Amino acid sequence: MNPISVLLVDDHLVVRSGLKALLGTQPDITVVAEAASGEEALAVAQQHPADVVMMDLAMGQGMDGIEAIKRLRQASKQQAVLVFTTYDSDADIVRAVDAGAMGYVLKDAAPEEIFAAVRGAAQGKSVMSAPVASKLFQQLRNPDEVLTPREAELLSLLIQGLSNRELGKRLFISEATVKTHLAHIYAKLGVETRAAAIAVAIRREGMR
Amino acid sequence: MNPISVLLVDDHLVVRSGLKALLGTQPDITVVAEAASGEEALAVAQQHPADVVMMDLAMGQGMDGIEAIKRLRQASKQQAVLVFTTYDSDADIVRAVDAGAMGYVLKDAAPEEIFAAVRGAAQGKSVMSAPVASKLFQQLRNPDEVLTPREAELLSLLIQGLSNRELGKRLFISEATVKTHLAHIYAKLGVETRAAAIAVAIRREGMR
DNA sequence: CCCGGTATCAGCCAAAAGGCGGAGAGACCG
DNA sequence: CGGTCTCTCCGCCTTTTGGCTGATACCGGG
Repeated sequence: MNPISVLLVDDHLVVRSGLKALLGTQPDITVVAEAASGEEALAVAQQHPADVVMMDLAMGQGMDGIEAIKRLRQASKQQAVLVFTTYDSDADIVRAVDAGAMGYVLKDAAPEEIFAAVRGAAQGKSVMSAPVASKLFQQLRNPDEVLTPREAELLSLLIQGLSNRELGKRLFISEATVKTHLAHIYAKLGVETRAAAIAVAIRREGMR
Repeated sequence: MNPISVLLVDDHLVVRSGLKALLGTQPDITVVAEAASGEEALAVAQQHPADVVMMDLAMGQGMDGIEAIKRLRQASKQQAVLVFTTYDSDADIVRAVDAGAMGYVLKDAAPEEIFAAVRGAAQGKSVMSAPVASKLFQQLRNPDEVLTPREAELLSLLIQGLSNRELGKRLFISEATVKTHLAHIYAKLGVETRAAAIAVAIRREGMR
């Protein structure tokens, strides 16, 4: 069988060369190309179609990882996209998965786990680091804690530091409605105050 | 002259091997040891004293980078500590510098910049990535916007989502005093509400 | 066709937060 | 020594937030 070809996408040169060195130790895996940004990834993917694209979600500037995944999937060379990132934020996981990612591996994973993920992705299997899987699982098990679209929208403004009045104006709803949504959000996040909600949201959703 | 010996401290294996590969291209630089945590770094530094310690600030669990720097400096084998991290958060820079770091380099820096930083640190020179230096510079220019130690302490609890009452209990001060500190913090951060303060603080200070 | 989920709004009341002005004690510095 | 900074605390008043209860309307599935 031909070795699995991999395209690395990460804005840090150190991470790319580290990953290349690591994957290089496996005879059945070959890094065929690299890209430092979402835009570059799309271009490079044209020239060097790979079996697996390993992508960091947090790219310094320009297109973010999620957007890049969507575009890659649209261009659909049926290559599998494997998210390789530092954080296991709830929101990122969900967004990545529904952007079409085949797997989600954290940067602090053991080498064997990384290899397994690449091989799995190449075979069309879905692979997740344990902490990632458990987060996803928890969301499925506990739909009561999943925000509705409207609530999520409000939350994303809330964590900018807006007041109830400002939130109302932005969303074209009354302050009363804002309060209702907030009460629901607090309940779902397990907090009592907006301050705590912001703290939790930013940390847990990676909303920055 | 003997090559410069380097000790790498980072909880991500990928980053360590990438950095090792990168530094390996320079004849005058040799990586002599690695560590995956602050605790390990201290132990390893005993066995393999290096000229320069390259340290990530954000270590998964256990001792954080700042703490590790302090301890290393106390043990003082006069080795230079170079911070090598992803974020250029205001607070981290200040804390690292006064914990005794010789330099501060961002992970997305160009290879030449990284090499220069290592060489500079080995010679006892202070080295900073441009964005880092400019942040520090701005703080010196604008002392009105720098939080006092007490304010910073309060802020670090604030962004956990605590109420004024809770803040008071934690810091053994009255609620009145808490409000006074908060008012000063708001002024310095340029916000009017605690929600906005939390939002700004978490984003700008990287306080997570 | 009724029910559950979502989104919208209201009013009332208590608690929390914020603005304002003032003030004393200790530390540090020129 | 005098000025500045920092940390501490008070009271008073206004605004904001949060808790509670209840209500209307739309939509989609069983």
